[in-house]
Amino acid sequence: MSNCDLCVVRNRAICASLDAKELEVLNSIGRTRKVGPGESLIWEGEDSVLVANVIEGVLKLSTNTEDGREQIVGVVYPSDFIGRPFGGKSGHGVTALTDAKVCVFSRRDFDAFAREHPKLEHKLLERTLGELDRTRRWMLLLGRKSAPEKLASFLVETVERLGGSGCGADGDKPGQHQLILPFSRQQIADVLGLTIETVSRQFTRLKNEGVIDLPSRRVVTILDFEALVAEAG
Amino acid sequence: MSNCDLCVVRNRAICASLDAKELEVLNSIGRTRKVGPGESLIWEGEDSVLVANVIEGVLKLSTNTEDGREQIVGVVYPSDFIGRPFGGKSGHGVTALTDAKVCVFSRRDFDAFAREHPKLEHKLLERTLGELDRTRRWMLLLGRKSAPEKLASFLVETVERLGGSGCGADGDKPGQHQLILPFSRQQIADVLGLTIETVSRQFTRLKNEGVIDLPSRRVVTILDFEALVAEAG
DNA sequence: CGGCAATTTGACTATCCTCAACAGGGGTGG
DNA sequence: CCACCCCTGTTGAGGATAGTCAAATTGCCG
Repeated sequence: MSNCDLCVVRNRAICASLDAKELEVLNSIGRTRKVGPGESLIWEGEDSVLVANVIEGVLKLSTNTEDGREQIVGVVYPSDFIGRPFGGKSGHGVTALTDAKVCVFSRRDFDAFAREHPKLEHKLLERTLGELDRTRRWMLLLGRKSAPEKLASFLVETVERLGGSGCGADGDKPGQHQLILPFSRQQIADVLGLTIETVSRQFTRLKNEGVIDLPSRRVVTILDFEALVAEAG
Repeated sequence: MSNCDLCVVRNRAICASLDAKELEVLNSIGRTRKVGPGESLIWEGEDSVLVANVIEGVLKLSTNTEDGREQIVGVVYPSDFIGRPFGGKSGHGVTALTDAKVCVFSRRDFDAFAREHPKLEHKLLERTLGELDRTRRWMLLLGRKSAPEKLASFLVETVERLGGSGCGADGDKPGQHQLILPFSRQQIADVLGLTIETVSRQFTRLKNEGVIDLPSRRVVTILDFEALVAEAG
């Protein structure tokens, strides 16, 4: 009966803390939902009404200034958790970058369930602590790194996060990776706190230096991973 | 017997989730410790060996690039929690900005205690979620705001965080606040991702515009809070 | 009152942004 | 199937913001 048995993130998401019986209850209050690129699940400033687990795809978390500048403050991949449990407004929007499948819960229901299942809350705590670590590392990039360092860091991190999750990583030669970016140039700029032009120029520079190749818009072949790591600062 | 009864943050820190008996156990595995300005409690990259509650004072969380650039990734105030429970290395150093008093625990002991006390873990989860929200808001500042917006935002947030906690807030006239900054100019620069010179120039500009006054190095009198909010973007 | 560190100020520079034009490529409709 | 078009990305020129380096000043502490 439970879809969860077939769920590909069953053992990596916070659900991994639950036994079969508990999982059935959780399953009964959630439902899966598909979202297409550009479609939002949660809007910035809205009351937090739903939370979710990512099953497939990549989504961005983003905030905007009043005059429309955007900053992407997080990127979530399969098995990641999204939303703001336990009250409050969501400080950022959540929007799909690719076709995505998520397992959504009403925040109210999820909160109640979580409070009765300490193991679930524990998993969520570990995940949140990890996300906070990652976010703080990102602050160093935003505040202190140059444009070349920013793009190099971005590519290194994207290889690491996409690498294990089957979104298009493959190494025939050591230090070589094929990346299919779930980001447009504008979105990369919004992650790095740069403009689209600066991102583009850094891409072509890396290509001219033989560090990467750009077979098409969304594809990056990394020819010299070590050089990227070195340049990431 | 328990020091906790006298603790000024007893009802605001994560300890608020515990009853008298539980608190006594927690108290038995922790001890208070004083740290002076510039003194570190935790170093970046180190294995996480201790966690703590802040009782008094202000501390910074900071990361550095290999070549010595620094970014402050968090500032903690009384009742805040510091350290990285549940394994891992601490991704940032923790250093006192003022004289501070903290209630420290060995991470190992704390982890074990927390796992047995879901209400404590719940409080910690809420606190961590809040900190993540705050951190993400800070990313918008680092990635997308100009120097004038950055300093204005910094002053607004510092008023709000110091305001309630008795560290030197007072309003005789509406919109007027007296701030005693726990930061040097360099530290403000490290929070905002700017240089010390730029921070200084923005301070004098605000002073010349009559938005603030600078009676001495560490003191800022805010004359027109609304103007700051408007400039914060 | 003197010494020292923190901060401010000034002059100059570099990086990144802005604005504008151009190119490429993927999809659609003829 | 091909031509066209539109969107995304690239390239270029010029400018603004913030950084760098250096010197002057201010407080602060003994």
